[in-house]
Amino acid sequence: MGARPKASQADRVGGEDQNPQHPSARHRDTARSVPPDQRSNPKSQDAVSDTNISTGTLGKALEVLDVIASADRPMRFTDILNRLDQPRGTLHRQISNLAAEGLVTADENHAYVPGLRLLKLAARAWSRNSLRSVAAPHLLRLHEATGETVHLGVLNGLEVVYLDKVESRQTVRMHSQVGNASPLFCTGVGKAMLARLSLHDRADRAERMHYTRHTPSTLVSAEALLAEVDHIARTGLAYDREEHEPGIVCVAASIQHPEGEGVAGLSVTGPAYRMGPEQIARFGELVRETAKNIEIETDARLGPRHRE
Amino acid sequence: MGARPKASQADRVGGEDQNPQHPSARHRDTARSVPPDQRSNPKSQDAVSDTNISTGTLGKALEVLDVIASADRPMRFTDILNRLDQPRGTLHRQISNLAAEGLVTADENHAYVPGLRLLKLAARAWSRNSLRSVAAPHLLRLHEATGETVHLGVLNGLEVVYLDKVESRQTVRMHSQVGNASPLFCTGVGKAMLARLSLHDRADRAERMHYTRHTPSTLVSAEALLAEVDHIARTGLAYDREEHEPGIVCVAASIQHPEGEGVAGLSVTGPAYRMGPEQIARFGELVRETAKNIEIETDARLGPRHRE
DNA sequence: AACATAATTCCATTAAATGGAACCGTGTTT
DNA sequence: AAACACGGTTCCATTTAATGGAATTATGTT
Repeated sequence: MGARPKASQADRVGGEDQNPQHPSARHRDTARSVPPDQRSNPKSQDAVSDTNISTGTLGKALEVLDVIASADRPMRFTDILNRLDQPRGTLHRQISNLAAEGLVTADENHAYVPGLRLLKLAARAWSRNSLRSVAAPHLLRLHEATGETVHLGVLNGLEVVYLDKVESRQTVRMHSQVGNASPLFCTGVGKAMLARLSLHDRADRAERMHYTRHTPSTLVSAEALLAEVDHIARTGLAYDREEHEPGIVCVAASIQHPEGEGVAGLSVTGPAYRMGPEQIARFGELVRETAKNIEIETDARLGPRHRE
Repeated sequence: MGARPKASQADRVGGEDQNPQHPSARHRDTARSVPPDQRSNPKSQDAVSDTNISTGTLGKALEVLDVIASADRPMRFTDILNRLDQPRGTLHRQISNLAAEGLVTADENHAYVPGLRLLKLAARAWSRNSLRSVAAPHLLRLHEATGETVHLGVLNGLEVVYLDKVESRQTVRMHSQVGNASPLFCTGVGKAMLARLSLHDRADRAERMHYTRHTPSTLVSAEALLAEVDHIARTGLAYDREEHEPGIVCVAASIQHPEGEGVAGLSVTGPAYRMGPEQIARFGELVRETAKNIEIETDARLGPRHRE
């Protein structure tokens, strides 16, 4: 690769170094052996910042894709080049491959946008998501009972990724939420999910967040967040009191996936003027109840391999 | 990659083939079965300057991802192995990489499902799609004028991929259409889009389709399809008369992207009992009008790089 | 407990990605 | 209009990382 060793890409296993033990020690230390570089538990990794890890060529391709996808306008070749600091030839081939696979599309002339194949793949991911399909009728019922918007989200690193949404009126931004990610610290679902984690895990994540103030009431420190989450853990209900968007409030509860595979949550969201304290209290009970029901049903559907 | 001359450009545009006779196929010459999924490559007007059809490692990873995504249940390691006929070690690493990148997730134990990252990427692709964002208010107006479901789709190979949908009632399958793909020959949008292509291109695609009968009225031959498309090209309106789903009819019109970047279409769909001949005629005019307006607006927004 | 099957790891081999430099083509400047 | 500059594309020797067969370990079944 070349005369110019770039620290970023040089070593295979960047972050976590390879197993300190000798490779020949493969006998029976399996007790603690979560494979060194392939973490099967989602907690250790996250996110959005620099994602260069040891997934080789695939990881590099996705880095390029991320740049294209997370930009807010079509990117030209040189834009991407500047963003990634990579040799021209290499980047060109990577982009060509992404385009050939339909993951990106060349707009007009030489401007790249995320491609259709992503939509096709995501449609499958969405329709086959077991939590989502189990939850769907529950969400619908909850929406009918409350008349407000209902969200379903899952924990992903330091964010909540929304899996589904039920709202009354089709606005112009229709399914704008599905697949979108929001910070944990300023959303009801996010805080509810945090409350399901171990103390250590909560603190760990709280520490790694970037607290940007969205409204006057946003919690902007790990301490404030952890205190509130602690309270949520006891009551089972989380609130967003215009912490993410002015005028918008919500009540949320968490859902524990079976197998400890993940934590999810759901919420009822609406404008503050329609959701006063008494309304929130009422909705809160419904949310809690719905969450419980979804939990029970997923347990019944996915769980029963253990108790036979 | 290939130490091979790119001599044979003979292969057609379909974009497939991508199988440059792997040199490593001396041991097992398993003709790598390209899945029938015609991959991407929208434009592909005949003799494309056969630029690079081998996407190398990325392509192989996506092959694995496709298997996982297009299955209708979580796949275990061996399932994928049987489907792809690949060495264990290789497949294992590929899956591990996909999992490490979040493109697939290990369900329960060793069962893989498409991952959250796909949703996140697709959300960006969707929200930033220029046609979709331009069309959105038009679709909403059309829905309000007709009271029926409105679809927006784009041409992708032999399929229509739905970009958006506006419907009155939130059913349980809410955004089920977005990102989904349907055949061209049995959908209104599909036939409308075909009518925008050159005669040669129409015939080429019609020839490559697999005509599966969905209902008694499905067109099941290239001849029948081409005849109807020819008629559509003159009238500007396409119909689906219960050809895809019994009891469901639709009227559709096509939209030409600027720059010849692609062809799209939109439709009004509803149950046959609500959409009789006179209703369809009325809706048809609205659809045609809406398509025209979207076309004009995309032209205005995306086109004017030329006149400055 | 013994067996069968699935999943994972190892490592020499080799294909494939890399990246520097040369090459085109289009839009800008003088 | 000619010369230029810049963004994009192609080439090819070098080096990396993907490969795949076999051995090893985990998991589930009789």
